[in-house]
Amino acid sequence: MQSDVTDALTSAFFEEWARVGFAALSLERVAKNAGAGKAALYRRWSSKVAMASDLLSKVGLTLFELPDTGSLEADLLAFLLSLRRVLRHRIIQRVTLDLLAEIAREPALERAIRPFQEARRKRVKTVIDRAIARGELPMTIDRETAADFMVSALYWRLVVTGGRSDRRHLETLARMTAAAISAARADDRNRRLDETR
Amino acid sequence: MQSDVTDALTSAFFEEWARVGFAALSLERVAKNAGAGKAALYRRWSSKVAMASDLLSKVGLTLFELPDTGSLEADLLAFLLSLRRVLRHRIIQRVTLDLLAEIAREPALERAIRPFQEARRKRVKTVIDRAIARGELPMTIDRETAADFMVSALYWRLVVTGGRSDRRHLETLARMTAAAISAARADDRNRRLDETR
DNA sequence: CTTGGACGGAACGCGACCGTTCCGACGAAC
DNA sequence: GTTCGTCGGAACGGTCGCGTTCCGTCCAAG
Repeated sequence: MQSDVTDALTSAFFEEWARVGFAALSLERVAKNAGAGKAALYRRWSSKVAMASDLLSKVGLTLFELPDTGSLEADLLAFLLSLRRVLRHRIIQRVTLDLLAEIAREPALERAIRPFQEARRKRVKTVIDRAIARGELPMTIDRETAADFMVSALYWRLVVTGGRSDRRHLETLARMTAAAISAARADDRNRRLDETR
Repeated sequence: MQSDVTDALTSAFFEEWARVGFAALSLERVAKNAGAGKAALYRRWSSKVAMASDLLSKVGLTLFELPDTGSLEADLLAFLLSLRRVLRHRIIQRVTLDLLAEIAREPALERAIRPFQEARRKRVKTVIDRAIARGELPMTIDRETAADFMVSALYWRLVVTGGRSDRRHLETLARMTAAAISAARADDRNRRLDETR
């Protein structure tokens, strides 16, 4: 099968996805916009979900390794720069929003993006573990919630509110996130039994 | 027109929305599930977007006023408790995710939820302004980014990752958020000209 | 030069919703 | 007791995408 046809179908798929959303995405239009026939598409993928799963798991979102900069705040800034590079792309923003909504209804999609989630989580934990090793953070830290803070503010700004993020904003974010994480001690003394839901 | 029919249509609409998503939402099914005829629905609303806009702007999401507790961290905890009450509901979670994705394509929906956004923003700023008045925070603070921190971590945990949040988590969040906001000084000294996009 | 496979394109029958229209039933107002 | 508006339900023609099939073309391998 011709790889240029596959490529055309692939990019047409994501364009359509960003434009009309996953539910309204028509494979007929994808083929048309790719300048291909429906037969060429169905020869490669059996359905919309199958196509999405396959393509998502192949998008090699090349994650750069984050070098150890020597301090938590500088590590955070490097991470945020890397995250911003991804979250700024228009198509990624839209597909991400759509994907989050669709995952609740289509478990296959969740399986497809699990590798990314794990890769991201690993990078995040690396930054935290380094800071612990340096002695910047106590070992008793709530790593899960600290990890939330590393991603959530920038995600909120760029994807949810559609706002912007310049260099100065990222520096502020890094400073604030470092302060937050430093306060993330898992406070065993005050632990209580309380409603979990 | 009979208000019980309107009510049945309303709740059927949100049930369907949460179940299949906005794009795949069929008014025919909504009427059927409400035990009503299509005519009864179209007598009230002219289209799916019109119905969604009208219903969204009527959902009175009664926001409680947040009493001044005397400290930033305690104010934050009260706010987070209030936010959690909303973000925990299954239907609200799904509709929110769907809505965010759909807003990019349907400006009418954004108009419908603007009142909520403004109400939330106002409550958020109130907490920050109180802390400034108390002298807990400097006036030069980056209020916009501080506001992001007040919402984003809990939103990320509950809605994006589908995780949980017990009392202890909220207390940790309040402590971390207070620390982050305290570090949100708008750092004029180091201001630079840099790429904004 | 022949063969075989993938190609773009057109058409198929099918089912889902659209928005509208008509119907007979019901119930409250007068 | 009659009138009038809304009710649930059924049907309408129209559009769209589905997944499949068949066509004639093109090109590379043998």
